Amino acid sequence: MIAKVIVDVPTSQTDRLFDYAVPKEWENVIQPGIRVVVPFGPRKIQGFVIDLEKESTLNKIKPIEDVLDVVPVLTQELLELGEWLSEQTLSFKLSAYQLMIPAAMRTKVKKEIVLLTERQNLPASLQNYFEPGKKTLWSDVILDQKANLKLVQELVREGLLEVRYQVEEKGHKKTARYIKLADPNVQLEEIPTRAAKQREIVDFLKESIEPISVQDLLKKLQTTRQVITALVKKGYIHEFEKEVYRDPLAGVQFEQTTPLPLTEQQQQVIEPILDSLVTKQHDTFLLHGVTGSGKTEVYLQAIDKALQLGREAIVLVPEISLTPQMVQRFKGRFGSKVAVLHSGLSMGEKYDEWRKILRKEVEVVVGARSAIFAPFTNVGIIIIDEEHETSYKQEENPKYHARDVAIFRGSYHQCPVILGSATPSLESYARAKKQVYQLLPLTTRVNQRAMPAVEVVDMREELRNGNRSMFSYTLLEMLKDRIEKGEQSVLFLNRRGYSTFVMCRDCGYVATCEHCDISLTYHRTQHSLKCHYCGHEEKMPNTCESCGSDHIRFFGSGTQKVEEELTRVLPTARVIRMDIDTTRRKGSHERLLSAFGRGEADILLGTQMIAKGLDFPKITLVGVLAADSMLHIPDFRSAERTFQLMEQVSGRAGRHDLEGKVIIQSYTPDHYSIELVKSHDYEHFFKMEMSQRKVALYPPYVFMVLINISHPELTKVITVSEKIASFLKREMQESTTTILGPVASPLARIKDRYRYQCMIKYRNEPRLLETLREIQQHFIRDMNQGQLQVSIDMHPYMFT
DNA sequence: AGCACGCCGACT
DNA sequence: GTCGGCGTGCTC
Repeated sequence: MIAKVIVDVPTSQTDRLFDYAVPKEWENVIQPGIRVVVPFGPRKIQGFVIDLEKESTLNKIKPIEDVLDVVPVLTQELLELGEWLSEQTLSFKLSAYQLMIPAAMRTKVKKEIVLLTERQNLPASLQNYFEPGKKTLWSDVILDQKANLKLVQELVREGLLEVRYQVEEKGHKKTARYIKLADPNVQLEEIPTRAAKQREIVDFLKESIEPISVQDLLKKLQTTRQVITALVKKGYIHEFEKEVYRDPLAGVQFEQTTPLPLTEQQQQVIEPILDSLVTKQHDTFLLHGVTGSGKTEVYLQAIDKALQLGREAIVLVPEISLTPQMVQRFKGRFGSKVAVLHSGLSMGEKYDEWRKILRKEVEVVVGARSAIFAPFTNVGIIIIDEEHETSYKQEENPKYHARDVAIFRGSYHQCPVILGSATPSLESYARAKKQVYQLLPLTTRVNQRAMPAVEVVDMREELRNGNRSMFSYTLLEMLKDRIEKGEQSVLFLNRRGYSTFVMCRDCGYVATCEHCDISLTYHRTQHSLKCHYCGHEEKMPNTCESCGSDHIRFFGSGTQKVEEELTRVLPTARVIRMDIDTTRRKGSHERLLSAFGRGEADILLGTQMIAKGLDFPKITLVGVLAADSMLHIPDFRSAERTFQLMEQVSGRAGRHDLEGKVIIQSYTPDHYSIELVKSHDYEHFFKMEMSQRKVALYPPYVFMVLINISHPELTKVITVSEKIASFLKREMQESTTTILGPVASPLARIKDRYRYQCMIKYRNEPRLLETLREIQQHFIRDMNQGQLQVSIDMHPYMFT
């Protein structure tokens, strides 16, 4: 029996199956999806068993050395999915499989030197590195003193030393000491009356069914370790190690909720979903529901049905909206059947949540993008909430989109996939219109409240009227009004595309990074200038580097600056600021939000992170300070993003009894992406935007591929880019496919590397993946030893 | 990725 | 003559 193995070496040369002999004793143990340790060249590494076969075509086959899992960590489905994913994203199979297991299970290989003789037999210079009973790390010996390498090599040859490779997982299972009665029928009378505490413990253990950890017992019975030790010594109880889960939500109480009665509309949209659940049909639904229309309740009841049918559910939520409020709703309905996976958890916590899924201890997983790979085997429903969110696309290799993976899995399990959004992506909505997805509209809010009134303020007009501050008269008046009434306001500053750069007022010189073609950002806390791309940091200059003038000013407005301005114009206002700076510490996000929820501030000022999930009854005003900052980013989706964001932010106001109002400040108030927020008219926006996309030939009218080429030398980048572009032009169908470029990337240099890009727009190109593989293959050499990077992004979202 | 093999320059 | 630089190619 031989095993086909993908080894843990992420290079294109090793991106294929390797054959290993399965030792006789392990023939029933080793199955596809299990991780093993295999010899690879002179070392040992981890590998995934993909397949088993009777025999190999090769004659020199090494045996599998060790087995890392008892149960396969990748199901047959996930093995197939990984194969498909690596094909679709042009990445290594290994990288696809590594996506599917928690980081804690990835292994590192330790290289150690073992002493096979007495220390005295070694040359004096090496003796100090070896201590009896201790392991010696290769790196300790060699990195210390370069000359050691030769010495060690010789000693290995002579048989005095040996080099060993130790494959270790990064994470560990957490264990705790547990105790149980040695004999469950033990008589209490056997224990002397004077040993009151011992009796108490035995009595307690007799009553309890589950074993209890030593820690918990000590706390519960208010006693000490000695008592237990005594009982163990006498043989009444046994002590043992038991694996425990790290519970990120320990101590949090979840209020049990029951299904709410559905509105007529909700009833209408849930029926087709339940239908395809029951008949085991793979349908993709686009649930288009305005904010507050009760999408989540539809999800919950659909999941409930799936669980009743004995099947599992995967729910994806964008990282930033994976707030305690959201988790609460799922935990509240399904209790301990839910596993939660997001980046806020420690590596160990993620590991534990993941193993709950593998062991079938949960039936629902709620998580960010990578939760789509949850190792369930009987998936009944997959839900992607806020499906338009760009965070569902991974920007690193493998550059996959969770939506595509969801549909793969939905088709595998013949189950429904629900994409939910108030502002669907153009791609999804277009597919729904073409009946590829089934459109399910929810047009009214559950509580029958109207959507908040939106007023767009023309900031050019304000300027003409002599208002040079960042707050319009209207917004300022409204803010004052809310403070007087004791109601709350949210101020939203979209900083993407904007930053606080530094410019000389005399000569116009802008401080830029010396390694990247981008302006430096001023950081007030350290009074320094930082580059957002490479992390380069320099002191804030006092005079202009170019002309020596001391008229240096900060431009752009960060939240800090808005906050200062706010306290100047509204001195009585209590403001909570939420941005990367104030939420860096773990848990501070929740702390600030709950403080605001308790009414400890009048105004919540923040960036993107407050656009989602915020739901407090006293918020009656939402202000957007610079609506068009996103609109001018050179990206064909900028209008779509602007509309989505404005709608999202508007949804924060007046969700409960009090009526809400939204003020949007803009320098381009007539642009349809801003104008149409007033009427909350998605359909209209869709039509407008689609006609733009049609003219300029952008998705959903075409598919796109972005090829990014970078190298420290500009000439090299240009020659490679041109080669790629002309190759593509030769290979692709001229009539329906367009090759754009090569052109310099919007960010033409990052970390001293010049960047060029080529773009492919196509409708139907059967040979596309094959051709792209050829390009990858062709430049392998330059990529391995040279500094060349060629990255290919199918269906890109980021064009920098 | 690592590591060995192998072919050219500067040294005890 | 050798030591060691890193280009090339292989790992079941």
